Amino acid sequence: MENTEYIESQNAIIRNRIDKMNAFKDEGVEVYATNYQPDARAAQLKAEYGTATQETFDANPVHVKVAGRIMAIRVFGKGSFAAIKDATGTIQLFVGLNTVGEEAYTRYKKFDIGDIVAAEGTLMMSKTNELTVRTTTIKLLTKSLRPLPEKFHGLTDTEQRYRQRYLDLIVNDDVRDTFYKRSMITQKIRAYMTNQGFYEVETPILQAKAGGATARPFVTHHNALDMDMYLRIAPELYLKRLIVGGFERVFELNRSFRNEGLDRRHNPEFTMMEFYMAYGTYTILMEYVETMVQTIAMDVMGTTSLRWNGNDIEVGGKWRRLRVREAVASALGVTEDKLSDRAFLEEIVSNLPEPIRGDDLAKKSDGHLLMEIFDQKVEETLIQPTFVYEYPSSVSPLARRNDADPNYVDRFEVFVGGFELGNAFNELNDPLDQRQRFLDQIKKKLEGDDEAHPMDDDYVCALEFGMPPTAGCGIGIDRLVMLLTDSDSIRDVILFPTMRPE
RNA sequence: GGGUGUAUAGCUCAAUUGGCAGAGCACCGGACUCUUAAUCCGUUGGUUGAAGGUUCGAUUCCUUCUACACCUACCA
Repeated sequence: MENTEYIESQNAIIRNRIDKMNAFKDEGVEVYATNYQPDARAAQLKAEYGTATQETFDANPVHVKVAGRIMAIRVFGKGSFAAIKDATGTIQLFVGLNTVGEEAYTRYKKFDIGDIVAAEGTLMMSKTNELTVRTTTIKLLTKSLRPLPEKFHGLTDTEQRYRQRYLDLIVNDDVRDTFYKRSMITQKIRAYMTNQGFYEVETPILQAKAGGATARPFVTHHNALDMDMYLRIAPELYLKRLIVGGFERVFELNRSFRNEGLDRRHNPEFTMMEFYMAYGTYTILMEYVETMVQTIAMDVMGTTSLRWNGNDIEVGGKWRRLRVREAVASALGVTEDKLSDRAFLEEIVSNLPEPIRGDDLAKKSDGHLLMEIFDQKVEETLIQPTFVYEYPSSVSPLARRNDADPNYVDRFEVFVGGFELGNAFNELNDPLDQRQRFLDQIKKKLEGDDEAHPMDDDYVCALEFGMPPTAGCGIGIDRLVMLLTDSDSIRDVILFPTMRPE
């Protein structure tokens, strides 16, 4: 569609703004200006002068240059107030016929809400005691052609907020705040990890085999090589290759992709932080995770006492440690030795809200049944941060068995707010054991399990050279941000969540 | 995948039993130099998500489709 046709297809408000813009152009007014540097920001001015008095400004005039988007205009004939918003917040302008002159004032009255302007002037206190820039020059920097959402109700349509996130960010301060916090959180994670001697690395997203987790991958195609490739489902196997290579401590703040359903807790692409520590153990990693979350909470929120989804959550202090069997026995109100009774487990599982019955039930291992009860009875009750440990080995194929009791693995998962935040274990570094587990997966694949892990000969080869005893951990960054920003949907902490095209 | 709900002006929402599609804000014009959802006066703005059906007549009832939200399932 040609531009003229496009413009005609727009509604009256937009056409009117385009007409205004063209009139400005005809007068020689720049509508997309460049090279303007403000010397002040709204929040900084309010922090510094918010409680000053007019007398101090009279005695010592403060000249400022500000820039931002016009969010409101209130005209009183020959004088006018406008609110402009920059990255830090909102500051009020007073634009008067007497302060900017007749020509500029006439032009200013044609500015629209949404336009980006530069204003210079001196600070003053309004009669209602609001810090205000008494504007002496005001200049259009960028013309806005589309009206912003209505000022009182704002933009509430969830779909439009996600699709047009820029609009969401313009009008919803709390959304902007959430993503500022997300940025701080990832920054603090980097700082924390590098301070602990971890190297930040980047491993392939395009992989010939998608390994390191059990999930369906996205498939894509490389033209020159004429081969299908996968988007990674986890960086795990590459990070452990680096441990073999001698890195000893590595982490990757990684985007991973899983070709699965979308819901409040799952987006097809999501951010994890995986880290691996040679000579570490899962108990050492508990301390790391605990301290890291506490440090970030203090740095970003200024407190370890959080409010999330209607719950008060205290992430300070030493987190609760809970064995799986202990948690399940307590939830069922029985002693732990009952959990070794297969018939008892089957009875409980077949009466769960989402029961397993018949052949499926018979096929599951004791460990699977135990975890099924845990998932349905315990997980959502773990509101305060809790390390759950002593997992059955049958549900943990990548974890190293416990030396004292090979039925269990040296693994923990950490829960907060009723959802899983992270998963960690001592890594399996026995190459032949690993190879056998891959072989078992291939059998599952042949039986139709499209999530079964593929054989990775090169990874086995790496382990054959010898991987030092290592513990590894994955933290769900999106979920951590949800926790710290009191968001109950993953889409509220991902700037551009996956959407079907319009 | 299953269930429930929603879709009307730029935005937020109404519309009685099926009977002329409306309000507030925004926009446009006018008044106003201390407002902050400014106020006051006057206008403008619609393919009612798409297609089909019933009917003299459909925003309303029926069918199909599309998108989104919530719940649920799958899935770490």
